[in-house]
Amino acid sequence: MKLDALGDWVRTAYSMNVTPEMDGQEITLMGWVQEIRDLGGIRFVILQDREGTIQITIPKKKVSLEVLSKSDTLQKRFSIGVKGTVKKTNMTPRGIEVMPNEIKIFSTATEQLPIDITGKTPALIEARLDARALDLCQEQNLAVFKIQHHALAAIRDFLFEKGFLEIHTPRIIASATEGGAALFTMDYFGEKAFLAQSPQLYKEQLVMSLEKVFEVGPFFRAEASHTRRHLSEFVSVDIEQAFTDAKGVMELLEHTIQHACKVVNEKCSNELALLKHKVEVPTLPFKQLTYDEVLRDLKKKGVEVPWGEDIPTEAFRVLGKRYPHFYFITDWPTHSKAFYIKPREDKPELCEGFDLMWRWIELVSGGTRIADKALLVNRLKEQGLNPEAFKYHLQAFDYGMPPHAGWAIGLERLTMILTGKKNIREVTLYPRDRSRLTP
RNA sequence: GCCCAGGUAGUAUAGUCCGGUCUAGUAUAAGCGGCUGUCGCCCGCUAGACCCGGGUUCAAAUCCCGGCCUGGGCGCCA
Repeated sequence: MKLDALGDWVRTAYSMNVTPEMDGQEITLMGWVQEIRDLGGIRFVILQDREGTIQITIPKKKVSLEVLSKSDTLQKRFSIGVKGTVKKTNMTPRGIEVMPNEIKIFSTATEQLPIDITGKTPALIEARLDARALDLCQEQNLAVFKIQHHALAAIRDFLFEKGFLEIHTPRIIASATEGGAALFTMDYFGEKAFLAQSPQLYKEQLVMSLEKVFEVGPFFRAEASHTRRHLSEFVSVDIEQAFTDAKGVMELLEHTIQHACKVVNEKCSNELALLKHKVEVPTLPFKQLTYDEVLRDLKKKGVEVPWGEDIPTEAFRVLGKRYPHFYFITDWPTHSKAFYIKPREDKPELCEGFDLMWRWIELVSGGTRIADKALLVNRLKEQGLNPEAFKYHLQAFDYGMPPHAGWAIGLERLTMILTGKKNIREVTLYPRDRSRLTP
């Protein structure tokens, strides 16, 4: 098929911008054929663009031969441009249709698409991810990523407003940062290197100079997790702040989350309606439970967790039913948290680390960090880590490390909460997990 | 890494327990034809599938074994 060049055509409106008041105006639309309904003497082509859909109406005896023959060849997913006249009508749900004067076909598509994009026979997640570029054209998916965009924009705006500077730390690192999680290894000009699991150590070092920093970026965990809430590559929204403690950054966090919910509610009402999901703007302050209180709560529900143990998922599910919104868990046993989390001065077996939960899902973790070098070295040893491997990080503590604290939000998990999606892969453009490296 | 479930047209499913009119059903998508107000359009026709390998049996989509792949759960965590 001979394709048309874009030429001097410029889009004058997105589908959603067209209103009945524009009756009689000529507009230029760009997009894709979503659906064709041919009734014989009249043909309806649904044009889709990023913002929505609009009906192109083709009464076969009234349009030019050129428009008719172009529209004869159209198929689903063809990329097209339409110059046409807006017509006010009571025969479409939106009260408008477009009578085409000229149609350009920019590109074609295969006859049989790998997934159903009309939603009549929804494909399973595997087939959808295999054809992700096409899958993302579906309105539901557009809605998910618009919500993610607005949530992240709201968080950025909020942090800028609070005086945070946006930073970029290395993804390629020389040694394991936190011990715990497995890292991906890579070859770095013949040396062994790792993909960063978090910006933790770098953002801590930066509070010595930039004081209040945040970073949004991908991090990597080589854990062979196989759940609906884990990825090998995920986006973390990290902050670190000098001259404050857990209490300070918890307050910042709850305001950040509240702001994001509020903005999403305001800006994404159409998207939320499409997803049949409601976002409640949470009231402040968030509920705070100590680790000990959580254990007591669980015991009442018949779930025994020995003191000092991590809380298993099953127990979190029980807890999530009792607290079906956002809540903090504080005062964790020191040994259960990373080496850089500060132990409480009055009770060193507990620490100033916290998690922010949404129902049963861990959304954020954070805490007061250790600013004292000797204590940090001790904690490294207690966790079975070699201080020598951290010498470049530890040297920062010789030059005036201020008291500081921070947290990290899992952006995909936040998006799950804001969209009601139950699988983290749905809210990730191109998810990476134990068994998926493509597309 | 461990545990469970499952692989049937492009997609989603029925059939599998209890082997045999299964020549594998349905929906949707696709192709062709018809229809001037559809909006999950409608109607007719056409084409399209039992994950791979081995075994049991007169006979395997169905039972057994191995493999591969997928989904879910646990652990780990954002």
